[in-house]
Amino acid sequence: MQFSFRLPVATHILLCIERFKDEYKTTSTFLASSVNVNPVIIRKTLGQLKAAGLVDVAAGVGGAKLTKSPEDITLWDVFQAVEEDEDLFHFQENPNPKCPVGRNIHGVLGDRLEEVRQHMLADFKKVTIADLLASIEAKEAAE
Amino acid sequence: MQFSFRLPVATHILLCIERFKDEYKTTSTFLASSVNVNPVIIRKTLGQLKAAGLVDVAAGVGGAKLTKSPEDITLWDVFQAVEEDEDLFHFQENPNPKCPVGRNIHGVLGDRLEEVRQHMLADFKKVTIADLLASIEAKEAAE
DNA sequence: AATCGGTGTAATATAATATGTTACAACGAT
DNA sequence: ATCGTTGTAACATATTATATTACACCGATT
Repeated sequence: MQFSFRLPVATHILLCIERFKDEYKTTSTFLASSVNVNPVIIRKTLGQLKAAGLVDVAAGVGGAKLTKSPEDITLWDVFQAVEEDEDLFHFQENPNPKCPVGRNIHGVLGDRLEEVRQHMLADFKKVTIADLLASIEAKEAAE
Repeated sequence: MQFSFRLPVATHILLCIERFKDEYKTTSTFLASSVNVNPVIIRKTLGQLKAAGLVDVAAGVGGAKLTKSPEDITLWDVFQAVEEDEDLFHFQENPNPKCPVGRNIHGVLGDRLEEVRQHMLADFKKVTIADLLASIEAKEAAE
């Protein structure tokens, strides 16, 4: 069981926009060729990033730009942009209310799992697009 | 995007086995009626818990028992028993190797996400079946 | 040794979700 | 007007999770 690849794809997009901002027009087709997915997937993801205020997309002429500096965009921003803000785990919706475990598990276990989720979100806040780009450029330099 | 409800279901099963060990024979049908899923789902999950060494299931006569005390079973044990030990997120398998972002993102972002996952697993280790049962019994007492 | 409730597991069905693809209207610069 | 591009709908496909039926096998009990 895994999360979809929307977070990795969205992160990839942001990294490419920043990395290539002075060299190329970062259109959905350009980005699609780096990520290796269909351009429509890029456009949908870009739409989510735009709705979250992380990028501007130029209608007509094409191309996307970050609206903030890469130090100010974290994986938390990206995750919130592309994933639903919901529980980490599904719960069985109708456990037996006549059973003390059945009628209380959602409250009891749900609380613990929500804490885990909040820790995960806090971890996401620690990683910025600038961090990732620096790591990538370090690898590039080492090639 | 969410995890399946295997962790909640497996946890529910363990809690019921412990909570009702002196009152009922905890068969798959009994457990199924508390969780409200098909008994076959219970048997499959019980099989995973058995393979992980958390429960004994009596073939023939029926019923399940914990192999350890509830203080010594954590959500980490349960999670490992019922979920694959894999990355938290999918990565696009074939990003463009000619793009510096494409050929390095898996390494760079994957490392960060693996740290997040390890934190999540560490959080799971902090919660025991005994903790959860105590919370449930506290709620029962307050009813 | 026959019965009975139960487990383990295969086979199949159904539903939900993610992703891929085609198509096309609308946009804005030239 | 044209051109490359975006936004989005519609549909196809793949994967995964869950539900359900069926049945061989098990082990205690009689």
